[in-house]
Amino acid sequence: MAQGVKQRMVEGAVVLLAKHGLQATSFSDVLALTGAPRGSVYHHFPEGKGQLVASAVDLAGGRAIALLDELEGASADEITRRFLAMWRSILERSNFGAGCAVLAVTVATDSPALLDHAAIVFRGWRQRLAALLESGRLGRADAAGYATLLVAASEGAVVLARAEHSMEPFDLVGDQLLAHLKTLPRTG
Amino acid sequence: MAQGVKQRMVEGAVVLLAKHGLQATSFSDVLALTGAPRGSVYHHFPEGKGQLVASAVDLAGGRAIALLDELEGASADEITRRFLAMWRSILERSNFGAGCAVLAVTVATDSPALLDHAAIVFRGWRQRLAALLESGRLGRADAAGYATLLVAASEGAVVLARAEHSMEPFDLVGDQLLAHLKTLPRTG
DNA sequence: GTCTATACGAAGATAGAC
DNA sequence: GTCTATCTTCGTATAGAC
Repeated sequence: MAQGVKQRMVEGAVVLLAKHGLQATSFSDVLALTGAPRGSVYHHFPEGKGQLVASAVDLAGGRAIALLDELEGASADEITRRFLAMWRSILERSNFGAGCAVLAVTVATDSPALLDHAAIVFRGWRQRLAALLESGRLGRADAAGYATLLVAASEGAVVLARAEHSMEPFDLVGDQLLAHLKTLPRTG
Repeated sequence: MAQGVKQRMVEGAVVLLAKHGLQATSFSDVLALTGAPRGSVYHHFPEGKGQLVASAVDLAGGRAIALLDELEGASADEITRRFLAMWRSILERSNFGAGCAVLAVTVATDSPALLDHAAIVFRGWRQRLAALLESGRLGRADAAGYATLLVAASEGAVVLARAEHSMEPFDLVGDQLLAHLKTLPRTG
């Protein structure tokens, strides 16, 4: 199945980007991980590595959005907990070896095209979270601000946890976010 | 001056790591930036690139600590603003082209030794900030939690700003941090 | 669609002259 | 301490057979 090979390669790229970063994710690594045939590389990605990475960024972004789509109607507290749980799961399953593929690309690329894909993903997360939080009875400005804090703090907390090989900084950040959220006024 | 060349190379490595990431920072780049002689590389860094990068991480960590040392006796609000201003300055002076060298290394290395240097830096920032915040009349637990949130949210905000080529996410995060800080009880 | 073989460049690292 | 030259490895990318 042609589509299957391409899809598996993009999924593998997400994993490797999250673990090892942009430059350390080579075609050879992706092929070794996915078992895809070497001949498929420039068949499926004629524009080369940039195209593969762009697809991986988009996929990683879409997966988080899919998770958020399940949170329609949830409370702001529940939304925060579920978003944090997503990152926690990545840290735990990889024993602190993996983080956010989109962040890894952002800090290691000079390509405006790739930066653009990353920007669209981050803005998408912030906007989707803000919309959910508004439904969760936060005011519009608070929802936008807190959504951005949630994304930024989560990303940073994942990095701290990876460096320190410990959940401690991540948990401290989660506690602070939930405490802050409690102080924001509710609408309705 | 022998010490001068080595120092310049480490300083150059900090800049390049913050801009382009770990793998995209080569000896050639460092030499081109600093004008250091090629023959100095393995004279000053006999263990190779890992040693240069470790020194750069340590230097970047120490610089932030030096900045924090100037904040003895400041209010928690002032400490927050100054820490944020440090990151803002990096974003502005580089036109969103640079971020945190320590973060860049953390998400792109597999070396336990380098991860260790990064962990020591992050823990140092968190602890120094927590101590300052305690002097700034936050309770011990709040100081530790808020210090970690400040580091994590700043790091994440810098990444979002770089991706989106905009200060908007960074400023939203800063506003939320200051708003949260206002709600934390004061001691004394 | 998939394969092998290979061109091409860049990077880290070493050797040995000065 | 610094230099040039070179070795080796590995990455992206291409060419052309099957």
